Amino acid sequence: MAIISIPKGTKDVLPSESHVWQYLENILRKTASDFGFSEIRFPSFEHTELFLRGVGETTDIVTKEMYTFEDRGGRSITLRPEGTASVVRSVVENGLYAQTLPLKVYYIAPVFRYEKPQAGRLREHHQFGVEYFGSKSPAADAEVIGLADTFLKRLGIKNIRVSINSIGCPVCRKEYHAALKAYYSGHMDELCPTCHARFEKNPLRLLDCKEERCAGIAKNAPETLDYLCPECKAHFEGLKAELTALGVNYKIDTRIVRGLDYYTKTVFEFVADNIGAQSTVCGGGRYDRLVSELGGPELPGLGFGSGLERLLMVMDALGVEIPGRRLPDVFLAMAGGEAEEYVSALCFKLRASGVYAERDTTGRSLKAQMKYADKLGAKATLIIGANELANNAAVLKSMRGGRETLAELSAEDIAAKLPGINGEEMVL
RNA sequence: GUGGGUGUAGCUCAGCUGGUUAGAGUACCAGGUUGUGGCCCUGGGGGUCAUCGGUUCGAAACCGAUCACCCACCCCA
Repeated sequence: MAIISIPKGTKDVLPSESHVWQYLENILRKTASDFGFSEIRFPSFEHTELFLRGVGETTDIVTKEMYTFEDRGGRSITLRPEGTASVVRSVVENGLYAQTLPLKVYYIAPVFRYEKPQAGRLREHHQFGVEYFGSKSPAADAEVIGLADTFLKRLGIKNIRVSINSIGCPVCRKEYHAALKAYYSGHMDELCPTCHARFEKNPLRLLDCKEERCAGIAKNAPETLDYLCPECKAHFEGLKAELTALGVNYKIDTRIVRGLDYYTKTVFEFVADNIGAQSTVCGGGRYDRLVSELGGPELPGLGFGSGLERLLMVMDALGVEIPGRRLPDVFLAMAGGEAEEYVSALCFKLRASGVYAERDTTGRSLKAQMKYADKLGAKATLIIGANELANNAAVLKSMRGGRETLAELSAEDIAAKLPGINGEEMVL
């Protein structure tokens, strides 16, 4: 029979590597919790309409990357391509805006986009995201950026700095767009083909082109920051002051534009320099109109998304040390068939009491059991045969230094003697 | 969607300009005496040489198509 392989752009997390994910997720959860964010969970699919309205009908995500299908009841369903729309939907639907504000939530969830895979880009990837609702203050922006800065440092990702920008509110953005178009219309014949498309579709993206000629033109293009209305300007100044107060190192990058329609005012990105072309490791911003656009009240919000796969790539490239997986505290080897059931029972008791005990169930010889114990990384072994059963005692042997001690054949005595023989505190 | 690269054991890869039973390292299993791991030694299992078609007396090697993976563009996390 031919094997059935994994769908394009998806990945298994194998048993030998899942502890790395757990390590990462624990740090993310702890950091979110330290900053006062509670977890929110929501379904993997939503009504397609949510993303059309939430993410924006003209965005790449909506126009060519969604996993959309009709369910058996004739409803148009979409696998979530990002988390924010779902969170906002839940906030509106459950009336969370009526509770004590601000509302601070986080999630760790898979998201789905029909992409062509490459380094750092998958069809299913996992995002850690936070959303902060109910504050217009730049102090909230700084809190969110500060949280991102903190979890990156805790993961051992130093030397990464947030880039911030403001794309203004609908009022000042309209003016800026006009200025941008006016500037670029004078350079149309010098632009690359994709930029011609951008000029019509999404002029902000013109600033982002990597073509040498386009980049040169972008250099002298008008900057969003010069077109901000007084309110947006004050917000941006406030954010800079807050970040400075927190000691968060930032730089201003006027070419940051995000691909989702809902952003207003603050946008930011943390970009890695060692994982290839897809290098944004965390990106987000403020979305003051999204809640009302999804049928809720006027409720300001902001947040970010961060790709776990990319975080792991950066950590790997940096050689960040990650604690290994748990190793057996003791391996119970048996000599001769008499001990079979006794070993089963003892192993079970040890496990039930919180000791990681292991044994062989495949009929290995004693020697092979010892090799197996070594392969598993067991910290100690106990060999049980007819003699041991008769004496109700067995030798407990360290697999590290080879030290030996006599232990009574009881889960209590073995558990009590393991820390000594292992030369370290047991992890229970 | 566009472009480039690669496809030989579970994993990492050798296989020179086409030549007969396709290799190494590693991993796995078993032995190196009778109840003991790590090192070393010996042996063993495991491959439709991505798939299909073509050239040839002969193809893992050459040609074509397809598929998969990787990388880049686009866009994003």
